[in-house]
Amino acid sequence: MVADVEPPETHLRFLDSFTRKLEPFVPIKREEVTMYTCGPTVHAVPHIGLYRRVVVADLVRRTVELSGYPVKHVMNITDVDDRTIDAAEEAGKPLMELTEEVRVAFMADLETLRVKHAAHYPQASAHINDMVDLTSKLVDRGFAYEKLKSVYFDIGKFSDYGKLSGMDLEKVQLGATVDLDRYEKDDPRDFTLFKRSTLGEIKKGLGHRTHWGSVRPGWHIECAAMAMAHLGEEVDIHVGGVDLIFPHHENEIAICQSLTGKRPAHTWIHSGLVTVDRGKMSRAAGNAVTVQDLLERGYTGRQVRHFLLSTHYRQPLRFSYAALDAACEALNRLDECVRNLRALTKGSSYEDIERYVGDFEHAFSQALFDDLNVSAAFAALFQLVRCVNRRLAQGRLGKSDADRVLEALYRVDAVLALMPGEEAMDDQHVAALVREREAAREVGDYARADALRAEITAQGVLVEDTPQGPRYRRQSN
RNA sequence: GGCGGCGUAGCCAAGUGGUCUAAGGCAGAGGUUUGCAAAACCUCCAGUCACCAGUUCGAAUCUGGUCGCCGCCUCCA
Repeated sequence: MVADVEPPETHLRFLDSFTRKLEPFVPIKREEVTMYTCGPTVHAVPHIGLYRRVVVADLVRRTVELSGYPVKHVMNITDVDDRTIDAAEEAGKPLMELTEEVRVAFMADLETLRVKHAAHYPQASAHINDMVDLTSKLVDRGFAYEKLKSVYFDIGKFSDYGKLSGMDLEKVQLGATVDLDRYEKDDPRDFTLFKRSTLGEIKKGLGHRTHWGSVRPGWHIECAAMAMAHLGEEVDIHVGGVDLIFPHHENEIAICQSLTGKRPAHTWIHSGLVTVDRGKMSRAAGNAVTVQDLLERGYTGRQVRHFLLSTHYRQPLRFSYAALDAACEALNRLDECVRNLRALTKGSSYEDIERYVGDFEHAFSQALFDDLNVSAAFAALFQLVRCVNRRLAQGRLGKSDADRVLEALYRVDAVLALMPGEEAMDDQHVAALVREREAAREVGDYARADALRAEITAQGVLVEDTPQGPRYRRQSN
Protein backbone atom coordinates (compact mmCIF):
# COMPACT_ATOMS: atom_id res chain seq x y z
CA MET A 1 0.00 0.00 0.00
CA VAL A 2 1.56 3.18 -1.14
CA ALA A 3 1.16 6.19 1.05
CA ASP A 4 -1.21 7.93 -1.22
CA VAL A 5 -0.90 11.66 -1.39
CA GLU A 6 -3.79 13.39 0.27
CA PRO A 7 -6.15 14.92 -2.24
CA PRO A 8 -5.62 18.65 -2.25
CA GLU A 9 -7.57 20.11 0.61
CA THR A 10 -9.76 22.62 -1.12
CA HIS A 11 -13.32 23.55 -1.64
CA LEU A 12 -12.71 24.52 -5.19
CA ARG A 13 -15.94 25.03 -7.04
CA PHE A 14 -17.08 26.69 -10.20
CA LEU A 15 -20.36 27.71 -11.63
CA ASP A 16 -20.84 25.33 -14.50
CA SER A 17 -22.68 26.99 -17.35
CA PHE A 18 -24.13 23.67 -18.35
CA THR A 19 -25.89 22.89 -15.07
CA ARG A 20 -26.05 26.58 -14.05
CA LYS A 21 -25.09 25.54 -10.58
CA LEU A 22 -22.05 25.81 -8.40
CA GLU A 23 -20.34 22.46 -8.73
CA PRO A 24 -17.51 21.19 -6.60
CA PHE A 25 -14.53 20.70 -8.83
CA VAL A 26 -13.66 17.03 -9.14
CA PRO A 27 -10.96 16.33 -11.69
CA ILE A 28 -11.23 13.44 -14.10
CA LYS A 29 -7.65 12.53 -13.29
CA ARG A 30 -5.91 13.95 -10.29
CA GLU A 31 -2.50 13.78 -11.91
CA GLU A 32 -3.47 16.24 -14.59
CA VAL A 33 -6.38 18.56 -15.01
CA THR A 34 -7.17 19.33 -18.62
CA MET A 35 -8.33 22.69 -19.83
CA TYR A 36 -9.32 23.96 -23.23
CA THR A 37 -9.86 27.61 -24.05
CA CYS A 38 -11.32 29.06 -27.20
CA GLY A 39 -8.52 31.23 -28.45
CA PRO A 40 -8.45 34.01 -30.98
CA THR A 41 -9.28 34.07 -34.63
CA VAL A 42 -6.16 35.57 -36.10
CA HIS A 43 -7.65 37.81 -38.75
CA ALA A 44 -6.60 40.85 -36.73
CA VAL A 45 -4.86 41.42 -33.43
CA PRO A 46 -7.46 40.79 -30.76
CA HIS A 47 -8.91 43.56 -28.60
CA ILE A 48 -9.12 43.45 -24.84
CA GLY A 49 -12.54 41.81 -24.95
CA LEU A 50 -10.83 38.68 -26.21
CA TYR A 51 -8.02 39.10 -23.74
CA ARG A 52 -10.43 39.20 -20.88
CA ARG A 53 -11.40 35.67 -21.81
CA VAL A 54 -7.75 34.72 -22.00
CA VAL A 55 -6.92 36.32 -18.67
CA VAL A 56 -9.91 34.65 -17.06
CA ALA A 57 -8.73 31.32 -18.44
CA ASP A 58 -5.34 32.11 -16.98
CA LEU A 59 -6.95 32.82 -13.63
CA VAL A 60 -8.85 29.54 -13.76
CA ARG A 61 -5.69 27.69 -14.62
CA ARG A 62 -3.64 29.30 -11.87
CA THR A 63 -6.41 28.79 -9.33
CA VAL A 64 -6.67 25.11 -10.14
CA GLU A 65 -2.90 24.90 -9.79
CA LEU A 66 -3.02 26.73 -6.47
CA SER A 67 -5.53 24.15 -5.30
CA GLY A 68 -2.92 21.52 -5.93
CA TYR A 69 -3.53 20.05 -9.37
CA PRO A 70 -1.16 20.27 -12.32
CA VAL A 71 -2.93 21.63 -15.36
CA LYS A 72 -2.55 20.94 -19.04
CA HIS A 73 -3.98 23.89 -20.87
CA VAL A 74 -4.60 24.07 -24.60
CA MET A 75 -5.72 27.17 -26.43
CA ASN A 76 -6.57 27.02 -30.09
CA ILE A 77 -5.83 29.53 -32.78
CA THR A 78 -8.36 29.79 -35.54
CA ASP A 79 -6.45 30.57 -38.69
CA VAL A 80 -8.74 29.29 -41.44
CA ASP A 81 -12.24 30.65 -41.63
CA ASP A 82 -14.26 33.33 -43.39
CA ARG A 83 -12.70 36.14 -41.42
CA THR A 84 -9.08 35.19 -41.87
CA ILE A 85 -9.60 34.49 -45.54
CA ASP A 86 -11.40 37.80 -46.04
CA ALA A 87 -8.78 39.69 -44.06
CA ALA A 88 -5.94 38.20 -46.08
CA GLU A 89 -7.79 39.07 -49.25
CA GLU A 90 -8.21 42.63 -48.06
CA ALA A 91 -4.60 42.96 -46.99
CA GLY A 92 -3.47 41.47 -50.26
CA LYS A 93 -1.38 38.88 -48.45
CA PRO A 94 -1.25 35.13 -48.51
CA LEU A 95 -3.46 33.74 -45.75
CA MET A 96 -0.62 32.09 -43.87
CA GLU A 97 1.47 35.22 -43.91
CA LEU A 98 -1.29 37.29 -42.39
CA THR A 99 -2.28 34.74 -39.78
CA GLU A 100 1.32 34.21 -38.75
CA GLU A 101 1.82 37.93 -38.24
CA VAL A 102 -1.26 38.16 -36.09
CA ARG A 103 -0.38 35.02 -34.19
CA VAL A 104 3.01 36.43 -33.28
CA ALA A 105 1.41 39.67 -32.09
CA PHE A 106 -1.08 37.68 -30.05
CA MET A 107 1.68 35.73 -28.35
CA ALA A 108 3.47 38.98 -27.54
CA ASP A 109 0.30 40.32 -25.93
CA LEU A 110 0.04 37.19 -23.81
CA GLU A 111 3.52 37.95 -22.59
CA THR A 112 2.72 41.51 -21.66
CA LEU A 113 -0.44 40.39 -19.88
CA ARG A 114 1.59 37.85 -17.91
CA VAL A 115 -0.52 34.98 -19.12
CA LYS A 116 1.00 31.60 -18.43
CA HIS A 117 1.92 29.65 -21.49
CA ALA A 118 -0.47 26.95 -22.53
CA ALA A 119 0.91 23.53 -23.29
CA HIS A 120 -0.14 23.94 -26.91
CA TYR A 121 -1.60 26.56 -29.19
CA PRO A 122 -2.88 24.34 -31.96
CA GLN A 123 -3.73 25.99 -35.23
CA ALA A 124 -6.73 24.92 -37.21
CA SER A 125 -4.73 24.76 -40.42
CA ALA A 126 -2.63 21.97 -38.95
CA HIS A 127 -5.60 19.87 -37.94
CA ILE A 128 -7.61 19.64 -41.12
CA ASN A 129 -7.11 15.89 -41.31
CA ASP A 130 -8.49 15.45 -37.81
CA MET A 131 -11.52 17.46 -38.83
CA VAL A 132 -11.99 15.41 -41.95
CA ASP A 133 -11.84 12.24 -39.87
CA LEU A 134 -14.41 13.48 -37.40
CA THR A 135 -16.68 14.69 -40.14
CA SER A 136 -16.45 11.42 -42.03
CA LYS A 137 -17.46 9.59 -38.91
CA LEU A 138 -20.36 11.94 -38.40
CA VAL A 139 -21.53 11.31 -41.94
CA ASP A 140 -21.08 7.56 -41.58
CA ARG A 141 -23.15 7.54 -38.44
CA GLY A 142 -25.87 9.66 -39.94
CA PHE A 143 -25.28 12.83 -37.94
CA ALA A 144 -24.07 14.79 -40.92
CA TYR A 145 -24.80 14.93 -44.61
CA GLU A 146 -23.21 16.21 -47.74
CA LYS A 147 -25.02 18.58 -49.99
CA LEU A 148 -23.53 20.17 -53.08
CA LYS A 149 -20.00 19.44 -51.87
CA SER A 150 -20.48 20.97 -48.46
CA VAL A 151 -21.01 18.96 -45.31
CA TYR A 152 -23.52 19.90 -42.65
CA PHE A 153 -24.37 18.64 -39.21
CA ASP A 154 -27.97 17.52 -38.96
CA ILE A 155 -29.18 19.12 -35.79
CA GLY A 156 -32.32 17.06 -35.78
CA LYS A 157 -30.22 13.98 -35.08
CA PHE A 158 -28.92 15.29 -31.82
CA SER A 159 -31.63 15.29 -29.22
CA ASP A 160 -29.61 17.09 -26.57
CA TYR A 161 -29.16 20.11 -28.78
CA GLY A 162 -29.74 23.36 -26.92
CA LYS A 163 -29.07 22.09 -23.41
CA LEU A 164 -26.13 24.39 -22.76
CA SER A 165 -27.76 27.55 -24.02
CA GLY A 166 -31.33 26.73 -23.13
CA MET A 167 -32.26 27.49 -26.69
CA ASP A 168 -35.41 25.93 -27.94
CA LEU A 169 -34.78 24.96 -31.54
CA GLU A 170 -38.38 25.57 -32.46
CA LYS A 171 -38.12 29.15 -31.28
CA VAL A 172 -34.93 30.10 -33.02
CA GLN A 173 -35.75 32.92 -35.34
CA LEU A 174 -35.13 31.52 -38.73
CA GLY A 175 -35.51 34.71 -40.66
CA ALA A 176 -32.59 36.19 -38.83
CA THR A 177 -30.46 33.08 -39.07
CA VAL A 178 -27.48 32.66 -41.34
CA ASP A 179 -27.60 33.74 -44.95
CA LEU A 180 -30.29 31.39 -46.09
CA ASP A 181 -29.47 32.19 -49.68
CA ARG A 182 -25.91 31.04 -49.64
CA TYR A 183 -26.47 27.66 -48.09
CA GLU A 184 -28.19 24.54 -49.16
CA LYS A 185 -28.83 23.05 -45.77
CA ASP A 186 -31.76 20.72 -45.28
CA ASP A 187 -32.68 22.77 -42.26
CA PRO A 188 -31.41 26.30 -41.82
CA ARG A 189 -30.43 25.49 -38.26
CA ASP A 190 -27.97 22.83 -39.34
CA PHE A 191 -24.43 24.06 -39.16
CA THR A 192 -21.50 23.76 -41.49
CA LEU A 193 -18.74 21.23 -40.89
CA PHE A 194 -17.00 21.71 -44.20
CA LYS A 195 -17.79 24.31 -46.75
CA ARG A 196 -16.97 23.80 -50.40
CA SER A 197 -14.19 26.09 -51.52
CA THR A 198 -14.93 28.99 -53.77
CA LEU A 199 -13.04 29.29 -57.01
CA GLY A 200 -10.96 32.11 -55.62
CA GLU A 201 -9.99 30.00 -52.63
CA ILE A 202 -8.98 27.12 -54.83
CA LYS A 203 -6.82 29.41 -56.93
CA LYS A 204 -5.04 30.56 -53.79
CA GLY A 205 -4.52 26.96 -52.75
CA LEU A 206 -6.75 27.34 -49.72
CA GLY A 207 -8.97 24.37 -50.40
CA HIS A 208 -8.36 20.94 -48.94
CA ARG A 209 -8.92 17.99 -51.20
CA THR A 210 -11.27 15.50 -49.69
CA HIS A 211 -13.67 12.97 -51.07
CA TRP A 212 -16.30 15.69 -50.91
CA GLY A 213 -14.19 17.89 -53.14
CA SER A 214 -12.16 20.95 -52.24
CA VAL A 215 -13.39 22.27 -48.91
CA ARG A 216 -12.48 24.27 -45.90
CA PRO A 217 -13.60 23.70 -42.34
CA GLY A 218 -16.29 25.51 -40.41
CA TRP A 219 -15.52 27.10 -37.09
CA HIS A 220 -17.24 24.58 -34.83
CA ILE A 221 -15.52 21.47 -36.10
CA GLU A 222 -12.18 23.18 -35.60
CA CYS A 223 -12.46 23.50 -31.85
CA ALA A 224 -13.97 20.06 -31.51
CA ALA A 225 -11.12 18.47 -33.44
CA MET A 226 -8.34 20.37 -31.73
CA ALA A 227 -9.66 19.76 -28.25
CA MET A 228 -9.98 16.06 -28.98
CA ALA A 229 -6.59 15.81 -30.64
CA HIS A 230 -4.74 17.39 -27.75
CA LEU A 231 -6.80 16.58 -24.70
CA GLY A 232 -8.93 13.57 -25.54
CA GLU A 233 -12.65 13.08 -25.57
CA GLU A 234 -13.43 15.01 -22.43
CA VAL A 235 -11.67 17.84 -20.73
CA ASP A 236 -12.14 18.99 -17.17
CA ILE A 237 -12.71 22.62 -17.98
CA HIS A 238 -13.68 24.42 -21.15
CA VAL A 239 -13.36 28.18 -21.03
CA GLY A 240 -14.97 30.59 -23.45
CA GLY A 241 -16.88 33.85 -23.56
CA VAL A 242 -20.62 34.04 -22.98
CA ASP A 243 -20.96 35.14 -26.55
CA LEU A 244 -19.74 31.72 -27.65
CA ILE A 245 -22.38 29.68 -25.87
CA PHE A 246 -24.72 29.74 -28.80
CA PRO A 247 -24.12 28.47 -31.30
CA HIS A 248 -20.42 27.70 -31.04
CA HIS A 249 -20.28 25.62 -27.89
CA GLU A 250 -23.64 24.12 -28.53
CA ASN A 251 -22.33 22.90 -31.86
CA GLU A 252 -19.11 21.64 -30.36
CA ILE A 253 -21.11 19.62 -27.90
CA ALA A 254 -23.28 18.27 -30.70
CA ILE A 255 -20.23 17.14 -32.66
CA CYS A 256 -18.38 15.60 -29.74
CA GLN A 257 -21.26 13.97 -28.00
CA SER A 258 -22.56 12.45 -31.22
CA LEU A 259 -19.21 10.81 -31.73
CA THR A 260 -18.17 9.83 -28.24
CA GLY A 261 -21.37 9.76 -26.29
CA LYS A 262 -19.70 12.06 -23.79
CA ARG A 263 -19.97 15.72 -23.15
CA PRO A 264 -16.71 17.30 -24.25
CA ALA A 265 -16.26 19.20 -20.99
CA HIS A 266 -17.10 18.47 -17.38
CA THR A 267 -17.19 22.12 -16.48
CA TRP A 268 -18.07 25.00 -18.77
CA ILE A 269 -16.81 28.38 -17.68
CA HIS A 270 -17.94 31.44 -19.58
CA SER A 271 -16.46 34.85 -19.07
CA GLY A 272 -18.46 38.05 -19.33
CA LEU A 273 -17.94 40.56 -22.07
CA VAL A 274 -16.03 43.78 -22.09
CA THR A 275 -18.45 46.56 -22.89
CA VAL A 276 -18.06 50.16 -23.88
CA ASP A 277 -20.88 52.53 -23.11
CA ARG A 278 -23.09 49.53 -22.34
CA GLY A 279 -22.47 47.80 -25.66
CA LYS A 280 -20.20 44.90 -26.42
CA MET A 281 -16.68 45.80 -27.46
CA SER A 282 -16.07 44.65 -30.98
CA ARG A 283 -14.17 45.66 -34.01
CA ALA A 284 -17.43 45.95 -35.91
CA ALA A 285 -18.81 48.44 -33.41
CA GLY A 286 -15.67 50.50 -33.83
CA ASN A 287 -14.99 50.59 -30.11
CA ALA A 288 -12.25 48.00 -29.93
CA VAL A 289 -9.19 48.77 -27.86
CA THR A 290 -6.08 46.67 -28.23
CA VAL A 291 -3.32 45.96 -25.77
CA GLN A 292 -1.03 47.88 -28.06
CA ASP A 293 -3.33 50.91 -27.90
CA LEU A 294 -3.04 50.89 -24.13
CA LEU A 295 0.70 50.40 -24.10
CA GLU A 296 1.02 53.37 -26.41
CA ARG A 297 -0.93 55.43 -23.94
CA GLY A 298 1.54 54.51 -21.25
CA TYR A 299 -0.31 51.76 -19.45
CA THR A 300 1.63 48.66 -18.54
CA GLY A 301 0.71 45.06 -19.12
CA ARG A 302 0.17 44.42 -15.45
CA GLN A 303 -2.14 47.39 -15.17
CA VAL A 304 -4.21 46.05 -18.02
CA ARG A 305 -4.12 42.60 -16.50
CA HIS A 306 -5.31 44.00 -13.21
CA PHE A 307 -8.14 45.83 -14.91
CA LEU A 308 -9.26 42.71 -16.76
CA LEU A 309 -9.06 40.71 -13.55
CA SER A 310 -10.61 43.21 -11.21
CA THR A 311 -14.22 42.27 -11.77
CA HIS A 312 -15.77 38.87 -11.24
CA TYR A 313 -15.31 36.92 -14.44
CA ARG A 314 -19.01 36.51 -15.15
CA GLN A 315 -19.90 40.17 -14.73
CA PRO A 316 -19.72 42.40 -17.75
CA LEU A 317 -16.71 44.64 -17.51
CA ARG A 318 -17.22 48.18 -18.66
CA PHE A 319 -14.17 49.61 -20.26
CA SER A 320 -13.32 53.29 -19.97
CA TYR A 321 -10.09 55.08 -19.39
CA ALA A 322 -11.46 56.38 -16.11
CA ALA A 323 -12.15 52.83 -14.97
CA LEU A 324 -8.72 51.74 -16.11
CA ASP A 325 -7.13 54.62 -14.20
CA ALA A 326 -9.01 53.66 -11.06
CA ALA A 327 -7.68 50.12 -11.42
CA CYS A 328 -4.18 51.56 -11.78
CA GLU A 329 -4.58 53.54 -8.57
CA ALA A 330 -5.57 50.42 -6.70
CA LEU A 331 -2.52 48.67 -8.06
CA ASN A 332 -0.35 51.59 -6.94
CA ARG A 333 -1.53 51.01 -3.43
CA LEU A 334 -0.25 47.47 -3.59
CA ASP A 335 2.98 48.56 -5.26
CA GLU A 336 3.68 51.14 -2.61
CA CYS A 337 3.14 48.61 0.12
CA VAL A 338 5.47 46.15 -1.58
CA ARG A 339 8.10 48.86 -2.04
CA ASN A 340 7.92 49.69 1.63
CA LEU A 341 8.24 46.06 2.61
CA ARG A 342 11.22 45.56 0.37
CA ALA A 343 12.88 48.70 1.66
CA LEU A 344 12.70 47.50 5.25
CA THR A 345 16.09 46.27 6.31
CA LYS A 346 15.94 46.15 10.06
CA GLY A 347 13.71 46.07 13.07
CA SER A 348 12.71 43.35 15.45
CA SER A 349 9.89 41.00 14.63
CA TYR A 350 6.48 40.74 16.16
CA GLU A 351 4.79 37.44 16.61
CA ASP A 352 1.26 38.34 15.69
CA ILE A 353 2.19 39.08 12.10
CA GLU A 354 1.94 35.37 11.54
CA ARG A 355 -1.74 35.48 12.36
CA TYR A 356 -2.47 38.28 9.93
CA VAL A 357 -0.57 36.61 7.16
CA GLY A 358 -2.21 33.27 7.83
CA ASP A 359 -5.68 34.80 7.85
CA PHE A 360 -4.92 36.62 4.67
CA GLU A 361 -3.70 33.58 2.78
CA HIS A 362 -6.66 31.56 3.90
CA ALA A 363 -9.20 34.23 3.03
CA PHE A 364 -7.55 34.85 -0.29
CA SER A 365 -7.46 31.28 -1.50
CA GLN A 366 -10.91 30.46 -0.17
CA ALA A 367 -12.28 33.43 -2.08
CA LEU A 368 -10.73 32.25 -5.31
CA PHE A 369 -11.73 28.66 -4.75
CA ASP A 370 -15.30 29.88 -4.45
CA ASP A 371 -15.93 30.34 -8.16
CA LEU A 372 -13.06 32.79 -8.56
CA ASN A 373 -14.36 35.48 -6.27
CA VAL A 374 -11.62 37.95 -7.09
CA SER A 375 -13.42 40.81 -5.37
CA ALA A 376 -13.27 39.03 -2.05
CA ALA A 377 -9.70 37.99 -2.75
CA PHE A 378 -8.67 41.57 -3.44
CA ALA A 379 -10.53 42.69 -0.35
CA ALA A 380 -8.39 40.29 1.69
CA LEU A 381 -5.30 41.56 -0.06
CA PHE A 382 -6.08 45.19 0.69
CA GLN A 383 -6.91 44.43 4.27
CA LEU A 384 -3.41 43.01 4.59
CA VAL A 385 -2.02 46.09 2.88
CA ARG A 386 -3.75 48.32 5.37
CA CYS A 387 -2.54 46.24 8.27
CA VAL A 388 1.02 46.37 6.99
CA ASN A 389 0.87 50.11 6.33
CA ARG A 390 -0.44 50.81 9.77
CA ARG A 391 2.29 48.85 11.45
CA LEU A 392 4.88 50.34 9.20
CA ALA A 393 3.72 53.78 10.26
CA GLN A 394 3.89 52.71 13.88
CA GLY A 395 7.30 51.16 13.45
CA ARG A 396 5.88 47.83 14.50
CA LEU A 397 7.14 45.76 11.61
CA GLY A 398 10.57 44.20 11.39
CA LYS A 399 12.58 42.87 8.51
CA SER A 400 11.61 39.27 9.13
CA ASP A 401 7.95 40.28 9.37
CA ALA A 402 8.24 42.08 6.08
CA ASP A 403 9.83 39.02 4.53
CA ARG A 404 7.02 36.89 5.85
CA VAL A 405 4.43 39.20 4.31
CA LEU A 406 6.29 39.37 1.03
CA GLU A 407 6.52 35.61 0.95
CA ALA A 408 2.74 35.40 1.30
CA LEU A 409 2.26 38.03 -1.37
CA TYR A 410 4.44 36.10 -3.75
CA ARG A 411 2.51 32.96 -3.00
CA VAL A 412 -0.81 34.51 -3.90
CA ASP A 413 0.85 36.15 -6.84
CA ALA A 414 1.15 32.73 -8.36
CA VAL A 415 -2.51 33.36 -9.17
CA LEU A 416 -2.68 37.09 -9.66
CA ALA A 417 0.63 37.70 -11.39
CA LEU A 418 0.42 41.36 -10.47
CA MET A 419 3.43 41.89 -8.25
CA PRO A 420 5.69 44.71 -9.29
CA GLY A 421 9.14 43.70 -10.40
CA GLU A 422 12.17 44.57 -8.35
CA GLU A 423 13.30 47.88 -9.68
CA ALA A 424 16.92 47.82 -10.55
CA MET A 425 17.74 51.38 -11.30
CA ASP A 426 21.37 51.59 -12.17
CA ASP A 427 21.34 55.11 -13.48
CA GLN A 428 24.56 56.48 -12.04
CA HIS A 429 23.67 60.01 -13.00
CA VAL A 430 20.40 59.97 -11.09
CA ALA A 431 22.03 58.26 -8.14
CA ALA A 432 24.60 61.03 -7.97
CA LEU A 433 21.89 63.69 -8.12
CA VAL A 434 20.00 62.03 -5.31
CA ARG A 435 23.13 61.88 -3.16
CA GLU A 436 23.85 65.51 -3.91
CA ARG A 437 20.31 66.50 -3.01
CA GLU A 438 20.51 64.60 0.25
CA ALA A 439 23.74 66.38 1.10
CA ALA A 440 22.09 69.73 0.40
CA ARG A 441 19.14 68.81 2.60
CA GLU A 442 21.40 67.85 5.46
CA VAL A 443 22.95 71.29 5.51
CA GLY A 444 19.54 72.91 5.11
CA ASP A 445 20.13 74.21 1.62
CA TYR A 446 16.55 73.56 0.48
CA ALA A 447 16.72 75.84 -2.50
CA ARG A 448 19.47 73.68 -3.91
CA ALA A 449 17.64 70.51 -2.85
CA ASP A 450 14.54 71.60 -4.73
CA ALA A 451 16.55 72.51 -7.78
CA LEU A 452 18.05 69.04 -7.72
CA ARG A 453 14.63 67.50 -7.30
CA ALA A 454 13.50 69.32 -10.39
CA GLU A 455 16.48 67.98 -12.26
CA ILE A 456 15.78 64.44 -11.09
CA THR A 457 12.11 64.79 -11.99
CA ALA A 458 13.16 65.88 -15.44
CA GLN A 459 14.85 62.49 -15.75
CA GLY A 460 11.49 60.90 -15.08
CA VAL A 461 12.44 59.81 -11.59
CA LEU A 462 10.51 60.40 -8.39
CA VAL A 463 12.40 60.83 -5.11
CA GLU A 464 10.68 60.03 -1.87
CA ASP A 465 12.19 61.02 1.45
CA THR A 466 11.64 58.42 4.11
CA PRO A 467 12.87 58.09 7.67
CA GLN A 468 15.34 55.57 6.27
CA GLY A 469 16.66 58.06 3.73
CA PRO A 470 15.71 58.93 0.18
CA ARG A 471 14.21 56.40 -2.19
CA TYR A 472 13.71 56.90 -5.86
CA ARG A 473 11.99 55.19 -8.73
CA ARG A 474 10.79 55.72 -12.24
CA GLN A 475 7.63 57.77 -12.40
CA SER A 476 5.68 55.43 -14.63
CA ASN A 477 5.12 51.89 -13.56
C1' G B 1 -40.62 37.18 -30.14
C1' G B 2 -37.43 33.07 -27.64
C1' C B 3 -33.31 32.04 -24.33
C1' G B 4 -29.57 33.69 -20.68
C1' G B 5 -27.99 37.41 -17.27
C1' C B 6 -27.89 41.99 -14.48
C1' G B 7 -29.99 46.32 -11.28
C1' U B 8 -26.09 47.33 -3.88
C1' A B 9 -22.96 54.43 -1.96
C1' G B 10 -20.67 59.88 -6.71
C1' C B 11 -18.17 55.58 -9.61
C1' C B 12 -16.41 50.21 -9.72
C1' A B 13 -17.89 46.04 -6.80
C1' A B 14 -18.45 41.65 -2.89
C1' G B 15 -22.22 39.63 -0.06
C1' U B 16 -27.67 35.32 -2.01
C1' G B 17 -32.04 33.68 4.67
C1' G B 18 -29.80 35.80 11.04
C1' U B 19 -22.42 37.23 12.51
C1' C B 20 -25.27 43.00 7.32
C1' U B 21 -26.26 48.77 12.52
C1' A B 22 -23.80 45.85 3.99
C1' A B 23 -16.52 43.87 2.46
C1' G B 24 -12.80 45.96 -0.71
C1' G B 25 -11.11 49.64 -4.44
C1' C B 26 -11.54 54.62 -6.84
C1' A B 27 -13.07 59.58 -6.06
C1' G B 28 -14.24 63.21 -1.99
C1' A B 29 -13.93 65.85 3.14
C1' G B 30 -11.27 66.81 7.73
C1' G B 31 -6.93 65.66 10.74
C1' U B 32 -1.71 63.54 11.81
C1' U B 33 3.12 63.22 9.66
C1' U B 34 6.29 66.14 6.26
C1' G B 35 11.57 71.96 4.77
C1' C B 36 9.07 70.92 -0.16
C1' A B 37 7.12 66.72 -2.74
C1' A B 38 5.36 61.74 -2.62
C1' A B 39 3.47 57.99 0.21
C1' A B 40 1.33 56.46 4.62
C1' C B 41 -1.79 56.65 9.04
C1' C B 42 -6.53 58.18 11.63
C1' U B 43 -11.68 59.78 11.09
C1' C B 44 -15.94 60.62 8.00
C1' C B 45 -18.57 59.08 3.41
C1' A B 46 -25.39 53.35 1.83
C1' G B 47 -30.50 53.82 8.08
C1' U B 48 -30.15 50.84 2.96
C1' C B 49 -29.60 46.95 -1.35
C1' A B 50 -34.37 49.30 -8.93
C1' C B 51 -39.82 49.36 -7.58
C1' C B 52 -44.33 46.88 -5.64
C1' A B 53 -46.65 42.82 -3.27
C1' G B 54 -45.88 38.27 -0.65
C1' U B 55 -43.32 34.01 2.22
C1' U B 56 -40.67 34.01 7.03
C1' C B 57 -39.77 34.97 14.00
C1' G B 58 -36.15 37.27 10.49
C1' A B 59 -34.89 39.12 3.31
C1' A B 60 -30.17 42.92 -0.18
C1' U B 61 -30.58 37.55 -0.06
C1' C B 62 -36.65 33.25 -1.30
C1' U B 63 -41.54 33.79 -4.44
C1' G B 64 -44.70 36.62 -7.86
C1' G B 65 -45.28 41.04 -10.59
C1' U B 66 -43.49 45.87 -12.61
C1' C B 67 -39.71 48.93 -14.63
C1' G B 68 -34.71 49.58 -16.63
C1' C B 69 -30.19 47.65 -18.82
C1' C B 70 -27.03 43.96 -21.34
C1' G B 71 -25.83 39.49 -24.17
C1' C B 72 -27.13 35.42 -27.61
C1' C B 73 -30.59 33.92 -31.60
C1' U B 74 -27.09 38.08 -37.69
C1' C B 75 -22.29 40.82 -38.29
C1' C B 76 -18.67 40.98 -34.33
C1' A B 77 -16.47 37.40 -31.00
